[in-house]
Amino acid sequence: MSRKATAMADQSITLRCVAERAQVHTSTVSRALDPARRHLIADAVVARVETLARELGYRRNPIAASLRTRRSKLVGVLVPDIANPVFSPIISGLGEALAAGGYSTIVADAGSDAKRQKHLIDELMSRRVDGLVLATVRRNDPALRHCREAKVPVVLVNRRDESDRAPWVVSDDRRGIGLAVSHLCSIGHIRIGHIAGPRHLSTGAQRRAGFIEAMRAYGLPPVASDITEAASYDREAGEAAGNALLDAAPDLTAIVAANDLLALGLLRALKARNLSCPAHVSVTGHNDMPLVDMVEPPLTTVRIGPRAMGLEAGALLLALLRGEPGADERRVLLAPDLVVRASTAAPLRRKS
Amino acid sequence: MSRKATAMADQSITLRCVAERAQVHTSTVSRALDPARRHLIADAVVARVETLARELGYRRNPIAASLRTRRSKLVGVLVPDIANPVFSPIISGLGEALAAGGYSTIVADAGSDAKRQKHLIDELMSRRVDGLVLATVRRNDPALRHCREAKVPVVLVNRRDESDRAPWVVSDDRRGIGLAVSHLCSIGHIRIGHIAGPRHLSTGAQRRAGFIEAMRAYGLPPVASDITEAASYDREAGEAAGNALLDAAPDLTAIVAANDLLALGLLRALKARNLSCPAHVSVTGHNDMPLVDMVEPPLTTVRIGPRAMGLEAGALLLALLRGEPGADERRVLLAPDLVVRASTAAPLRRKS
DNA sequence: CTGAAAGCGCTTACAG
DNA sequence: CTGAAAGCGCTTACAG
Repeated sequence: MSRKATAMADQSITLRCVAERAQVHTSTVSRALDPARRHLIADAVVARVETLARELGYRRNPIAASLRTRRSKLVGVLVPDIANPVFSPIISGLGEALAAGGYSTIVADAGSDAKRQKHLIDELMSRRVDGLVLATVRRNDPALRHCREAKVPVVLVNRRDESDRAPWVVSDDRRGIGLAVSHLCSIGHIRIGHIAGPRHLSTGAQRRAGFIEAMRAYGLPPVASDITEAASYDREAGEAAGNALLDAAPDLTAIVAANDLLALGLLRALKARNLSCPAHVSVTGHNDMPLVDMVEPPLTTVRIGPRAMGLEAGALLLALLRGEPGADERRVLLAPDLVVRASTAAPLRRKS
Repeated sequence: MSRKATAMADQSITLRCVAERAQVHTSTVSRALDPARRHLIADAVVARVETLARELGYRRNPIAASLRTRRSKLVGVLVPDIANPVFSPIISGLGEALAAGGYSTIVADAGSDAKRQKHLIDELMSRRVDGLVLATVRRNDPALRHCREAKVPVVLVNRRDESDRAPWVVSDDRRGIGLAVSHLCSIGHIRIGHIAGPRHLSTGAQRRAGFIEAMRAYGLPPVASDITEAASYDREAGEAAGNALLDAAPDLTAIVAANDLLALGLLRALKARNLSCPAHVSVTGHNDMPLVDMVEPPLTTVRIGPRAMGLEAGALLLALLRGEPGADERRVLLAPDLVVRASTAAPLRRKS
């Protein structure tokens, strides 16, 4: 009998069914089944209710609970491009961390259009998400004000905004680029350029700043023509920016790209000019995305921990949702590593 | 006044607020705001209600609606590995198609452990998802029976199960591998091997069958030692299987891998043996995942349309959810393309 | 320690 | 064409 009931795991078993069988009031069942309120109920009753609930295959209906408690146990996640391999491990880490707190995540692929982003945030809000994780923010993003006004807890991941209105978890972008510059200097480069990411994104701005900072520290302050900004983080933009940079500063022996896709585009630009990497120009990327160890030449790059970033951001949002004091002031900077591969080498000796 | 209200877009505006302002009953507002039931209401009333709703920034509470209608407008998606770039565009397509029907998706990263998969399916069911998309199924998967018993509409994507218990959308795996074999034969190969995917997955089994079928059609029936099965779809397994295959059949001039990651592992095995690709051994992959055009040598591979696959699967689930007749019998086979790059070339002339 | 009651915000037969 | 009422399945003050 009870076997059969268990096997069915019927969705239509309600609290009331359990209460009737247990000969107690539904409110008692509700308490007995809630770890946080279980202590209010006599042990014997808790035991009886639990057994019965298991036998009947009871599963509480989170929708009904949500309506009553006004909490959905749902978190919305906005990413600029779900197909970009950098975001998958972030999403995965986020999901894992939040699941530990009983939250499910709804991921929305937002693209880079501000209107669409706002629309999706509104959608998620009307779904009554309890919190939001944004991997989409620009340095000055109105969406953030929108969230704050609606009093929805938000954490930013990978990118942060300038006004620092919300907690974030990002990789230390300045330091990452600093590692690349140090490496290049240490093997003898003194003419190093930079393909910057879009300046409206914190990653673009921070990495550019990190580049300038590190170069200065080595006594090699870059001039304007040593830096070209890519229009977006993709190979095509990297190729275009690479061409522009190679034209503007033909004597560079090394180029630090703001991310791997830009570096890959640059590699293509070099090939088209019959310049070899690393013999003529050393190249570094950022992110260590999948497969950049197998391109030709294998890419020297800054490794970030996107999964750890997601886990950390999820934990931070959990703290925020629990109302932990100070959570709203937390800012997490993750330390990146440099992975040296074959796209960097000592510069060729000058002929003169 | 109304400006201000609009700007606030307050979450706590309920149907009742609108009804009171409009001087009608809540049920009337409910009808007026539902496109499907709007025709029951006088045009003037509809107009008044709509205006008021907009002014007040009313957004219906889907949780309350769900409780009443017993439909959550949520779809669960199970993928084996969210970080695998093949699945991102599938997820993206799925999300887009389902959003068009008013559904949000909850994506769960399930791994390949059957217990965890069942657990996650139960989780999603207790969230009362209206339907499920599985990208995880093995050829004989008990999870599927579980879903059917619970009467949750399911569609399979990318992989299908053997018993054909649920609608699916997959790439034509046999045909895809057939394209690779044809290409290799057309450029002169007659000793072709296969690194198969795991046989408990339809992709592994179908591609293997496609390989055997195509080889037979060319009068080159493979022997057992021409095929090695990889333990899983990753580079390490590809390298191991590649080594085994090269040992077992050293005279192969071309190898068809069941997916790109396996092909990449094989490339590594070749390099370790100082065999060059394509000079000594031509290699083909499957999926055309991002960046395989930039590895060395750029990979000839079978291109599938993972985004289209997701869109199609989403549309199919929508049809199922709408109860469209015949939807449950639909099976969609998408035609793949071959992308020829530099990892395949005519075989070297035999010395003898 | 337990119960009775109210109510979260909708939708939908049922009347009229 | 519109209203009044019931109810989806929970949780939580309020009593006792």
